[in-house]
Amino acid sequence: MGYPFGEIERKWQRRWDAERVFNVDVASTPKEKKYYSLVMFPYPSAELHVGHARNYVIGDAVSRYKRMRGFVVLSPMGWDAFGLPAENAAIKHQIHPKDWTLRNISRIKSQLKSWGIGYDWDREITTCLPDYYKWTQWLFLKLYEKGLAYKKKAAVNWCPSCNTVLANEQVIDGACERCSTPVQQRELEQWFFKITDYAQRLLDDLELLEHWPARVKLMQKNWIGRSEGVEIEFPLEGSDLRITCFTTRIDTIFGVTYVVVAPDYQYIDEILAMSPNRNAVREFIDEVLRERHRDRGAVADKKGISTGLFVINPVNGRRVPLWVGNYVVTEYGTGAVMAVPAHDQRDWEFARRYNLEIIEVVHHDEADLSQSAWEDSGIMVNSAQFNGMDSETAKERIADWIEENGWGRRKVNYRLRDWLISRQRYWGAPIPIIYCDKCGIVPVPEEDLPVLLPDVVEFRPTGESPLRYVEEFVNTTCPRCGAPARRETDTMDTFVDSSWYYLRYISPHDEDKPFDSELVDKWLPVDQYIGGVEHAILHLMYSRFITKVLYDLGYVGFVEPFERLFTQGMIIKDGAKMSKSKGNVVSPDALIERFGADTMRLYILFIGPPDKDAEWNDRAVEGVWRFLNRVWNLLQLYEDLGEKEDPEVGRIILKKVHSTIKKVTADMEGDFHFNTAVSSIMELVNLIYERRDQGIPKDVFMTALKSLILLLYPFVPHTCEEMWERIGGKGPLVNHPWPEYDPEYLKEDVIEWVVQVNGKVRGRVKLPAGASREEVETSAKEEVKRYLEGKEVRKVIVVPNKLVNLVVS
RNA sequence: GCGAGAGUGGCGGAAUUGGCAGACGCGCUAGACUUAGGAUCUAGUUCCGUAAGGAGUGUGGGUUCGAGUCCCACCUCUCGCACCA
Repeated sequence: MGYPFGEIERKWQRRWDAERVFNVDVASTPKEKKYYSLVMFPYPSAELHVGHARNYVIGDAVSRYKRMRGFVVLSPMGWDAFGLPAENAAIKHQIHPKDWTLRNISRIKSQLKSWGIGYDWDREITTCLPDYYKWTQWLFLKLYEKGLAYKKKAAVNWCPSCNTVLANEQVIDGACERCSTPVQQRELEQWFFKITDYAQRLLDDLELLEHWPARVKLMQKNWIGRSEGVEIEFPLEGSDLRITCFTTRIDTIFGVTYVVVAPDYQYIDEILAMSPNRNAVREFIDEVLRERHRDRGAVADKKGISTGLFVINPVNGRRVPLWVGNYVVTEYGTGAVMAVPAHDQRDWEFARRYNLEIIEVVHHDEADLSQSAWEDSGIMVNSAQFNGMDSETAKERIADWIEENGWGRRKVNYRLRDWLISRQRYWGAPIPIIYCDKCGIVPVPEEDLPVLLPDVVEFRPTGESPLRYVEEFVNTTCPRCGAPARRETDTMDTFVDSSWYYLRYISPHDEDKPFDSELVDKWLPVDQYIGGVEHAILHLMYSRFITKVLYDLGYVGFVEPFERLFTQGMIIKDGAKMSKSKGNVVSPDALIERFGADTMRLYILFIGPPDKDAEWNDRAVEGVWRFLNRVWNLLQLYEDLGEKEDPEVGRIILKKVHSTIKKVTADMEGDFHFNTAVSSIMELVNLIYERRDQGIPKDVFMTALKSLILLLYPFVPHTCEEMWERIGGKGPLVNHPWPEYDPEYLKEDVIEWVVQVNGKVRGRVKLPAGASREEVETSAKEEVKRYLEGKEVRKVIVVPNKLVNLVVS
């Protein structure tokens, strides 16, 4: 039943393909006409569900709309094809990751085509193929040359049961996501990208991103975590060692009553060696480290132990005890904290527990140090020459004074860590590095790229890269001295692959270079990037970083890759995110079978504000299906129009047509309010049905129908193409201009005024447009006179062409 | 704990940014057409009330002729970060 969507959709998908409607000649496009519309490319695991579909449907609606606005729209698609799931599937199903991945790609590609998403498939890229990862390796070499890729020992998550390294995302509450064994930390030599060198620019340039959601920018800002403070050195009594502490509250320096270091502090061994109660301290440290592994980040009670040693506060020579505490972390600052219990809640709690002194140095009348620390500003006390000063001023003066005396220095700290890109895994781009006994670390020369990922490999999870066991891969010769050498066997994090793919789309088949700088400068930044908010931090931060590096190296002429960012919400089913394991996945293919791709597309756009999560409702899909049938049946309705033509009805319809064009255009240009755009189109269709027997003039009906088809086109392209053709138009409609509204039709000649008495609606009056204030007042009073009896009208408020409010007493 | 966002019918959600609360859709009710209806069409559908009318946008206060919208306090939920010194 219903309109013949199956035939129609196949027909037009073939036409679009055959006529190469979505293929773009990037070289000949003038810069001012280009529009780069990009959706985050998928990781090809199994099939796409309707939650994924939302991304592509929104992207397609935007692309088609921009086309109709006269832009040359580049909308490419590719595959983020390296990564763990392929490897896990390989281990589980005895299938090569490459075969598994390529099979999924072909499946997903046919899904996307069946939904009528228009891509320039000539530009398809696949990150796991050598013609792509060759250039990911090139990127690594460029970072290495620039000193932005380096190697150091770092802790990794290790599952002793699976015998493998885990990514942070695979660690759930301190345990392995697969077998729930508590995760351990292991020290391994790892490659890093020095993203911290770019911390300040990544922070500053957030200001350039006017068209990014504020939320995403804020998440990035917090992730970068800049804080300004002072580093100050506390000499350890009886030693040359100085304990350096970072603080943002140097104004409280006179209130320091102890110094506390992390259990894995860099000089912990030296401290232990000197400590009179070293056995107890060592025991404490072991215990805390064990707990940390077990609870991984869980907030425990603050506890600590005194080392029995003392450090000297340089500003007043005061001797304060040195403690080890579980609430200090090595990863931030220096791993040592100057504790001021009076003005830091954590130190306060710790001091109370261990009876350490609490000295007030910033006074405020509301402070009650017997209850909690006072962390706000105030007036300096107990602080020598700074007494009486406002603490904010004192912060600067004390910092100056400390710098003058050489006790410390101002310092900016970031929370952002360097990007660990090594993976002890098979299914990734090999890191193009060779180790030579004589020459040390030698980068693979550019002309030797790609370093091919060997095909036949044992995927034994050992915690070491499987590549380590492939002798023909490992054994090579040093490119510098020709002596026998070994290859790096780690592969790169897949986020490296996806940090530059948007550049590759511009010249995807170039064998000589990763991308064409001239064309890339014409086509980028991406005009509209669309994807899930789950990438708000990592992918988007890495892409911004890589773009800035390439800018510094002179390869691109812009510092930010994505001009506008839109993050769409998730689609929820039965209150939960769709996933195979929960069994709540809605397959688009089954829907298409019953209702066609256009119904699925329209429902996804109608489901709610696209940036918000939305609950899937099978029944509501049927509502959209009914609507599309009503639209389709307008063709027949037109044929069945009688002879009667009422110009007044025509006027009403035309007014609605133009107000609908205005509304839909505003929704498309604004924050993509597809849901309200669709409902306004529904209103237009409803109006035509309501008035169908009242003498809609034929020409008006046809005008309405044409506008309707054009407005719906970005959402339901197949149906619209077919209807357009059936009323004698010529497709494909992407090339047809978007309709414009004529304000002339929106003018009212009769205005309905709302009449309020004391703010409550009591009636309404219709008056010709341009009625004078007196006329409006008089009619309004007449309309609601029964509410005015015995009362005095004290004030009359008139909102032009809208409302009259009579204030009575 | 900190930061951000959100609370509107039975449900998803609208509301030109201070001016008719509940558009549009789902669901529901009644009816029409039908051998049939989980198809289609028509009418209705915030709540209380037979009605006139009254109440109503998480709670309490405030500003205003007028508040879903602005201000203050609080409650709940979602997301992000989390002993960041």
